Amino acid sequence: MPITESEVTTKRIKPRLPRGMRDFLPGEMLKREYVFNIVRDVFHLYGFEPLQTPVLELSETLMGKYGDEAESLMYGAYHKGSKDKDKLLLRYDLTVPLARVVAQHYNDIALPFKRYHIAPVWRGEKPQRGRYREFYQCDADIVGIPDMVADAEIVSLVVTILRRLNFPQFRVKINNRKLLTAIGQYSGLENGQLSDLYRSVDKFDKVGADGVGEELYNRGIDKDVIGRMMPLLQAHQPGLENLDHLEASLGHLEVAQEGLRELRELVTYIEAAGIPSEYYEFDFTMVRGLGYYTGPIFETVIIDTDYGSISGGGRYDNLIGLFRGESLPTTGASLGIERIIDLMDELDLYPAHINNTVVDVLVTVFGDETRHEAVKLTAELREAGIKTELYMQDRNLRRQLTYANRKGIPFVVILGTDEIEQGIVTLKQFNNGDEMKIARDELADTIHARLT
RNA sequence: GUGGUUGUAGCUCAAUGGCAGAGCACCUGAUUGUGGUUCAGGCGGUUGUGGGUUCAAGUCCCAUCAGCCACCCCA
Repeated sequence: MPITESEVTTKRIKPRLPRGMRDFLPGEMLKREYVFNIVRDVFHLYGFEPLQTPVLELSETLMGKYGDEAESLMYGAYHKGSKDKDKLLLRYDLTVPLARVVAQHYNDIALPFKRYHIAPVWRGEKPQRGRYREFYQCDADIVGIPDMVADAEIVSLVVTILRRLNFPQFRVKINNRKLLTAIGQYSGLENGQLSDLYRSVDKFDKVGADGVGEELYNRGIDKDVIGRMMPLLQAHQPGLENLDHLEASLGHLEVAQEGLRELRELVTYIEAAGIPSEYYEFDFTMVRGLGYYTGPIFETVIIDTDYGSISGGGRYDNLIGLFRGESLPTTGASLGIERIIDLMDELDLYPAHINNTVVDVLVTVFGDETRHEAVKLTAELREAGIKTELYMQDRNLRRQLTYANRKGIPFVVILGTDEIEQGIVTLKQFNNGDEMKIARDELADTIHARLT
């Protein structure tokens, strides 16, 4: 059905977006892709391979994995003719789909299964700065390896990515759910209160020790219990000494032994991988909100900002079992890619060549006499691998230069009747105003040389 | 989800209940073969949306939508 002129003038639709969702215009996309490309390169460098799954999952796949609160934030989906409107959900993260995939395609994947996944997820939360209803997650996980060498790969991976993105000062905080369990046991915490412990301790950075103590008390935990665990949670000796400090109190507990052994082992591999010790530390107040972690957990913060964490992860040995009927050890990390992208701007970490444009050269056109030659020259430059835009209106040189300048295109090739007669072109470079007349067959090489 | 706050030109923001404005950006010209600087001129608005009060509403009231901040939670 064609759209009529009268509809255009009478039925104008106000262009709007759903709450918490965004368009990314080209200038912004180029920055996002810069980040995604570095992240992807490092994933490949570490031997992780891409996985893609549908944005929709069956409700049964997602329900019961995240808790009631999360489920109320999920977006449902159905097609207009459907009778069953509750069957499909937009994915809430990339981890549960991974678990589903591993269980479903178990015979088609080789263990260890190392996959990365960069894709949008949806959560119906109230939007705020750095927090959206549609946002990208960026996960890398290793399925099938119980050994700490896998966890060390994950930590090393995160550090390498952040270093390549030029983040100056960050630190991966490392803890172990087993140690938190042990601290709870040692202090006399009842079993059912462990999740209260996680939730309160997570706010250590924000409300401090007193605030956490108060909150634990409000959650119905005994003052004596709180008194016993606070000094252990706050242990802050350098490096491995921190573990010795915990062992003195918790050494008699089996779960503590295991947690300590894991972290000591983890550190030996991180060291062997050559990760400088300034990039990681033990922090027993870092717990992560998610319930499914079973072993070492990680979280990365930028030092001296209150920007929150920019990556998180850990070992979750039982999640895949929900789809498989048998546990499969898994560890991984998720990059807070939206926060990273925001921070890149704030800390001015984008290299200068991330411009508003991908175009290297604009080829000018002056009416019918030069157009065919310009099209031909454009094709030659593209053939030589130079990102070339052909000017497509008949406007004077001034306009064409203004256009190139505004878009940040670094070079303009001027091809007028004079140049065509002489078999040359005029190459103009914007950053220094250089202008030179050169032979056509030298143009591509000259541009290549000046681009680097 | 709870509480607070804001919404005026593309952007940043002015306007005691009384003519809707400025800077930047954009367009045109000075300059139809030379951008960025400069100068002159110009375009641009249902004041988020819908109701209400009033002689009169950008301004006051109600609702609604959206943004921001804090909490909850999280990336």
